[in-house]
Amino acid sequence: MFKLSRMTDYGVVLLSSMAQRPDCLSTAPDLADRTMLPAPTVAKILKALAKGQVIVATRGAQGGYSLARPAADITVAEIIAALDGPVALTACVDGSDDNCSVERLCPLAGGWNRINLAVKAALDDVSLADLISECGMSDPAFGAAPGITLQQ
Amino acid sequence: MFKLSRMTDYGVVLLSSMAQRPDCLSTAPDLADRTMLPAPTVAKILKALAKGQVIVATRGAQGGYSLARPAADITVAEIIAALDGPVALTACVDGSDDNCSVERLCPLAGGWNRINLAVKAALDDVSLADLISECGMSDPAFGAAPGITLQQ
DNA sequence: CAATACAGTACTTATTTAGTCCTGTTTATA
DNA sequence: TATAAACAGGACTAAATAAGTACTGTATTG
Ligand code: SF4
Ligand code: SF4
Repeated sequence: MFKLSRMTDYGVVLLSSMAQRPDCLSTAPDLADRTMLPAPTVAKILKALAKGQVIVATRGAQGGYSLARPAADITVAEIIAALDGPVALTACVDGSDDNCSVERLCPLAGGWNRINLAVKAALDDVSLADLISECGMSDPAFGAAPGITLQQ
Repeated sequence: MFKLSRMTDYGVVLLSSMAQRPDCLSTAPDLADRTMLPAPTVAKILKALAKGQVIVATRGAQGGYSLARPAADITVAEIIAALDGPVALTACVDGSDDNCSVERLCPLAGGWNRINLAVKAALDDVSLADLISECGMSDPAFGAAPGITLQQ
């Protein structure tokens, strides 16, 4: 159905929550509480985001995660790449991990490149900050206290 | 991994094959032969494309399918919509079939709309004819005889 | 009326994704 | 320096989705 994986969706929710506290670290259990998402899943997503250098981790007691850059410099394409792998609509476009088994025979091989690039460009054009500002989340009411995000 | 479903990919391959014979009908078994794809799957895809009005069916003996419009007037977005449902990156964008369970609580609800529209626009901008011409398939060597498409 | 070909739907299997768990490493602080 | 907090990494299980198959029904040609 051509949709984002739930991981990516959750990832953005988590990042948005982190963006509300730009100056302090957020721990995985903390974020799970704030967003009402299951803790193990949150931990998994954060690890992937850290690996993709979207966020940076501070280890040890009093550690946690923080955004690697200001929200305006984090693109949606990066987030998707960190959580879902590279954008590759078909197996035969440049940058895809896997190979289509009939690529050598298929007359269309390579034809998807242009579309893939267009989609990637669209995703590259939107930052985390854009996403947040477009839905009223930058409203000062949000983020005032832990738990306000996804709870009522 | 943010990719097209195999159905959609196959669908485009089938449509390309049909586009090579604009003036005659192609039957499902015939297309299966030409593309080397499994016959039942081909039949399923063609039914979906017909339902989505990308191709038109002629029933009865000597029947078959043909493109509903010239290849230049069929967009990739239409093909995806016919085979995979509407483009809806998340459950909360306009036009999505399903509803996110936390939509009423999620601060990001609706924030994806802009991205979704951008992706849709990118897909709307490319026609079947573009796709074909970009990979050398319009080369007269292709389509000369049945079976040349995906066979060697 | 017999053969061909699409329409629709239900079902099974395969693949992918999501979710869980466990073990190891790093670091602040008492 | 011992302890607890917190991340890293990977293995495993369960759930959801997609793919593939099969069958019954309807329309059309000759
Ligand atoms: S080579 Fe052909 S069948 Fe394979 S992914 Fe590309 S377009 Fe699809
Ligand atoms: S409402 Fe929030 S969690 Fe649900 S699909 Fe939209 S962005 Fe994702």
